[in-house]
Amino acid sequence: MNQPRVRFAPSPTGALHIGGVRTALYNYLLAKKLKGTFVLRIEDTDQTRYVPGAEAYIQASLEWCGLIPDEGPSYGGAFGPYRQSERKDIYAGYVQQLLDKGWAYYAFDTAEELEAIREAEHAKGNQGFKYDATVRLQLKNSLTMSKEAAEALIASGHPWTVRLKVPADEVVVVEDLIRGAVAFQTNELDDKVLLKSDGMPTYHLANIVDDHLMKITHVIRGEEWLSSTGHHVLLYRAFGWEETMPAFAHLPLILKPDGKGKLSKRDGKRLGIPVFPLSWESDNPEDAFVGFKETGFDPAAVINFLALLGWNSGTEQEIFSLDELIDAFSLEKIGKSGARFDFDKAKWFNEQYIKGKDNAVLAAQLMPLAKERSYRADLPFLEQFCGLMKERVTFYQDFFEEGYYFFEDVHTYDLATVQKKWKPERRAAMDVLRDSLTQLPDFTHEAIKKAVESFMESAQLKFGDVLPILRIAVSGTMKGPAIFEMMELLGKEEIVKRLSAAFDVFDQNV
RNA sequence: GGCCCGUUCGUCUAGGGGUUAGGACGCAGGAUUUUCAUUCCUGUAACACGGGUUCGAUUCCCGUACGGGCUACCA
Repeated sequence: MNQPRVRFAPSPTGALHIGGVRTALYNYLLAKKLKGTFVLRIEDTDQTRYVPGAEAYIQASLEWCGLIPDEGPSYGGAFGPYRQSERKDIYAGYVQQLLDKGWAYYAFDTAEELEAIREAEHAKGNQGFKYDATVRLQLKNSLTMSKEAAEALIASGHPWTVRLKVPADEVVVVEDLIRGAVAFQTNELDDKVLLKSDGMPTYHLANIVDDHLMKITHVIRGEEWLSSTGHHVLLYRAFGWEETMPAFAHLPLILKPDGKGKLSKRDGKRLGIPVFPLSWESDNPEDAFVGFKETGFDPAAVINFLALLGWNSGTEQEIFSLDELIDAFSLEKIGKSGARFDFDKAKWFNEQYIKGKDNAVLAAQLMPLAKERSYRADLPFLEQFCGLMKERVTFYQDFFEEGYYFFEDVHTYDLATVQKKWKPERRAAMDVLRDSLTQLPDFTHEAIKKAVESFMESAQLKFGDVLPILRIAVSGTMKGPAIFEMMELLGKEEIVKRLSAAFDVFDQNV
């Protein structure tokens, strides 16, 4: 009867931060674990902070990660609309309920007036002015004036808000699934604005109403919400919905890789690491940044990394597919303290995922990148190329950045090694080797190896004399896959061409 | 300032009244690979501090310190 329903409710005020992705992930995992529903709800009640494109970005990010909502603005569902800005009328009715029950009141103090009071109080040494039970009877609201006066003020067009009337001298206890019981003294809680003067609800009101209407059973959100959960419980009580109130779980935050505080967009720029799933374009270069995707991450690796940042299965398993995560997931295993963002670990996960992939799968994935660079877009070729490269790359881009010589001429030779290994007096012998390769009927790595070995014997040379030369002639560098296999993949014609060209270069540089 | 949350290797963490405090990343060394990388092995390194409770605390309690969050007509 109690169908689990879980929601991810971001605000479209910019790109979805990696911490937001993790919140979405945990929501998704719990929903799937409980065979429930994963809802995406867009909390766009602040018109001043709305950023065009942010909602699309959020959706694209979730989809890239494989966290597909079951319900949401563009996924349909029986509990819509899923954008709060489209639910304005719904909230109005609930605000009226609260007003009628005496749980809320009209407040006529403007934001400017309150700001002035705050400043004055601050000057007097009171750093924490709150609009609460101790001061509400001294302020301009429907509690301090007659019903007629209040109505007249509203009719006159004076701006007004609706505030929650927090009861005095009570204790509200939140049972957090991660932290246990957390108690709040109502005397510490302020009379939160529920309905703003522009007619939009605040987060607090919209959130409670929507979670109730959408039959949400579990609220999993960042720790920054823990302090307002006392208000939220009060709101459930005010509406008479305490029986069906969702369970709460407040997630620890993701912290900066260095220094203090939570991870921010700035850290990505400062440290040259991605902190968002996808790139974000902006006219202002200060606001633009590259994402995990564009850095060359596999989404499964990002998900795996994020899942283990603050959660663990209790086993020693580190690599988890999304399905395995669903299977192993439980809220109780989520840690309580903030987790530092560790980019080295993220890279390690990506390496594991790339290495673990089938060459054919990898080749298909790399195809678009190859085309982008106008590289040879030949699936069987790419497949073998992946087999040779996948154990030495971190990002998808590395395949082409480090293995460019599989697609174009060598542009840089490791001359330091050339100077050590290239003996001009052996040029004639090396030409003989090159020509002997031309004669090979099957240009396989076994045949090449055999040919090189017999050459070394007749020329009285050792591997150390010949292999580095071949390697640099073919790829320009001492790093890379097995030399004979590289030669086989590149083909006889190309190899002979490269050897001739390289030997000339070597002669000139010794 | 007030309220709330937290604190095990550099980092992510397991554990839990008596353990050689385990794993992973990173780092260092070695083996294999006549390159690089992979793989494998080894090493490095932690219970914030002070009081209790207890035969015994890293584990339970209380303080302190430190870190984090909130303290808006932002979410």
